[in-house]
Amino acid sequence: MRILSSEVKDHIGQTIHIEGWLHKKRLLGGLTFINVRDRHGLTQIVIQDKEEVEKLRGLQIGTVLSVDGIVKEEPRAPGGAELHEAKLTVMVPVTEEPPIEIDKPLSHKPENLETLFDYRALGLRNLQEAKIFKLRSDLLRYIRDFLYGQDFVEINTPKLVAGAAEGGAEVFKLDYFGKEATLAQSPQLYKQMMVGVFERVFEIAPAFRAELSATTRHVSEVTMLDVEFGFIDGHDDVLKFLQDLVFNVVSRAYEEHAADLKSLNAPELVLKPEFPRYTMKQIHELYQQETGKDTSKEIDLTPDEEKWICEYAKKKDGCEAVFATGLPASKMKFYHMKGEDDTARSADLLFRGIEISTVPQREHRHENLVEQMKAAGVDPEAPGFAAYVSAFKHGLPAHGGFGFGIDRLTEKVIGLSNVKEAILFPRDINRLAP
RNA sequence: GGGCUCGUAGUGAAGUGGUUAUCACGCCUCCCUGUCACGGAGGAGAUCGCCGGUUCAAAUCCGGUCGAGCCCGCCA
Repeated sequence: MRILSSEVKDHIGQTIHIEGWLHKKRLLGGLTFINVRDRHGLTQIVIQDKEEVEKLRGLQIGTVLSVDGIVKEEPRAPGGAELHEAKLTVMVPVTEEPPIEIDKPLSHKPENLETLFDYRALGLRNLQEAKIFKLRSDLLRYIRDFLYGQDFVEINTPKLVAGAAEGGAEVFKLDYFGKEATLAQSPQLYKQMMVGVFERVFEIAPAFRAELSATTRHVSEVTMLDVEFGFIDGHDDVLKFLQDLVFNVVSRAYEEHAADLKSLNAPELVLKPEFPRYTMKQIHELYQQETGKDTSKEIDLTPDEEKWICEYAKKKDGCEAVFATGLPASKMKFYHMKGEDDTARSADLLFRGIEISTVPQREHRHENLVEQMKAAGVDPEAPGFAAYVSAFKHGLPAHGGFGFGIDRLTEKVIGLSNVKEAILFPRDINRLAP
């Protein structure tokens, strides 16, 4: 029976069988150490028999091995135990040397990211690199735990959609049996329709953005968490819900991944259960006071303001997540609800200098919605919208929700400097493979 | 789309006009019984992104081209 690296120490004195990849050889003459990697980590094996060592001659890191040996308690060994009197069996020999190293730190400097992504399949065998994606996996699990705990239903909506989009980002167009289709930039319309069925829904899925952006925070395929729920008592309910979700998920990540986050040089977490709120106008004014730069004519926050307000809230409020409220009505989509004073009932959630979510209340009143659609130049009767509008015609309660960037969340929780580092196989304006 | 910057062994870097292009990691050979980013000795590996120009001489200067990065805009 195969024993995993994490279980070796539970079998002291027993002969066990392990399987994995040759991760490292250290030949010290009469004594050889090898590390075998499996899904839980490394097992150290001590070999004294020259014939066993010879089996590895000419074989490179990545060779798939099975090893039978006796577990010895050994304080000098990592994890306190190692395998002795090992018999090696080569299951998949590898003679090609790896193009990048898997037991040394890999460069994450911006100019070297291309190498990192080109050799992703091998680079992630580096235990340090893999930690990023184990953490990402757990972030998704924590999010699901939280939402299932709040009685949500997980849904899947189409990513191939009719030409008409809900506005905002540029879309990818493609041929669909002779008709034009687009890749979904968001499940917005579908999740709202499902509020009329399940009240509370969420989806974790890719969204496609054809923006010609080349920055450290943009990619053309993003993984979005989309949440939507009904019977809310005002916009504040939605903000509080997102606040609870983020506080719960990020705090849990820092508890359960403390050692990994430290080894990845993640910053200390400065978070409170109540996130500070600032209006866009306040942020523009505070920023001008501090930097002298007048941004009051900007519709949105500038990238520098996003960084600045997070630093400001971290110092002043002891919280590095902050809501920017009072988004101008000119930035409003037709499905958002109007607020007071030329604003939308919408807010941005900023975390560690970047926008990770937009959190609006929706316009759920059928007549108001149709009016707003017409004002935005969207035909409520068009094939892409008729089903959507009918859900409202037949009764949708007050509701709200948010789109939430999983890639940016992972990036910022770890403190990476480029969103692509948090994506297995990133897609941007220059990259379509691997 | 606009601006700026960068392309040198498999990987990461040094080299700003002058003999054989330097270093680290990795790889190969040998030595080494407690390594864990092991150590030591030796070796192989580069038409310096590509094309053209200036010059007695170009990795180095100039022009073009291809590729990449960062910022802005757009966007989430």
